[in-house]
Amino acid sequence: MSTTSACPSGDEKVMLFGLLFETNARLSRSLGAQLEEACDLPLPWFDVLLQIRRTPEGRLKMTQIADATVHSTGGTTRLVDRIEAAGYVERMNCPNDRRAIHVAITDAGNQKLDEALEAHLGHLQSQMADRLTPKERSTLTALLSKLNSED
Amino acid sequence: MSTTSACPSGDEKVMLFGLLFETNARLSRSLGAQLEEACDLPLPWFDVLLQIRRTPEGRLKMTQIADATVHSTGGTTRLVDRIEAAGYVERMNCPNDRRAIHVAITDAGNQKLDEALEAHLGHLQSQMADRLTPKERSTLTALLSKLNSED
DNA sequence: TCAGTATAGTTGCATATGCAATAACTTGTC
DNA sequence: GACAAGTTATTGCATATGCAACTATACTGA
Repeated sequence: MSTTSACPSGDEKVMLFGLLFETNARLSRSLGAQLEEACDLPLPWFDVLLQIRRTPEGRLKMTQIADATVHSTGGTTRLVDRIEAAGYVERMNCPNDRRAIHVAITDAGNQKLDEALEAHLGHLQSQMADRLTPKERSTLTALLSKLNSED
Repeated sequence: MSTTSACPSGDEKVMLFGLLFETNARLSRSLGAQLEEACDLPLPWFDVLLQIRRTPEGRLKMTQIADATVHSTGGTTRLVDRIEAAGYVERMNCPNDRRAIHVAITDAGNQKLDEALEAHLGHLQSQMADRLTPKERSTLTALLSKLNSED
C-alpha cells in the first residue's frame, strides 16, 4: 500500500469518462491540425459554420451558436467576431427582437466550408472509418446520443 | 437550394465526430463544474492526479503526463507548476536521467484526490450511470478504445 | 402605463494553453 | 572520447476562453 487507495481510481465509470475525454482530445487535435493545415480553418470556426449550415434558414442567433458549440456567450461573441472579420459570416439585425443578432453564413463562408468538409471527410476516413465498421459507428452514435441528452 | 450544399454537412461520420465533440464538452463542463464546486479541484488537476495514482510507483515523468492528459509539453509544465504550488504533487530529480523530472503525488494530493473521486463518482452516477446500462457502458468503452488507438 | 423581472449580447479581466525557440542532457557512431 | 543527433523540460509570446458585470431590449402583471 504505497499510496492511499481508499477511493477507486480504476472504477469503470471513471475510466469511461476518462476514455471519452482522451479520445475526444486526441481526435480533435489530430483532425483540427489537419483541417488547419489543409484549409487554414480552425476547428471551432468549422464547427460554427457547420451548425449554421445545418439550419434550414442558414442563420443562427448568438445564443443558439453558444449552445450548439458548447461555448459561453462571451466566448461566442469573440469567436463570431473573428469569423466575421474573416468574412465567413455576417451579423444581421433580427426584426422581431432588437436584442438578438442573426449570424448568417456568407458566400465565402459556404465556399470555405465546402472545402473544409471535403478535407474533413478525408481525414475522418483514416481516423474513424478505418477503425470502426458502419455498424459500430451507428452503435457509438446511439450511445453518445444517450449520454448527450439534456439534464 | 438556399445554401450551397455540394458537400455533405450531414454525413454520418461528420455527425459522429460532432457528437463525440459535443458530448465530451457538455460532460466535461458539467462534471468539471461540479468537481470544482464540491472539492475546489479543477478537472485538469484531477486528471493529472489520477494518472499519477494509476501508476504502480505513484509518479510520472513530465512527458508521460503530457501524453496521458493530451496536453503540449509546455502546457504541462505550467499545469504541473500550479498543482505543485497547491502542494498536491512535487517534482523530484530522476537519478538515471538528469533531464527528466519525476512528478510524485503528495499526501495532500492523495487526500484531495480521494475526496474528488468520491464526489466524481456521485456525479457520474447521475450523468452516466442513470443513462447507460452496464452493458451499454462496456460497449461504449470498447468502441472508444478502438477510436483512441495510436496512429 | 409602469415597475419589476427575464433575456440577448458585449466587454473587462484573469487565466489556461499551444507553438516555437532554447537550454540541459543523453545516446549512438566513428 | 568527441561530435552529431535525439530527447526532456522550460520559457516568451500570442491567443482563446470563461466569468461576472453591464447595457439594451422584451415580457408580465397590476
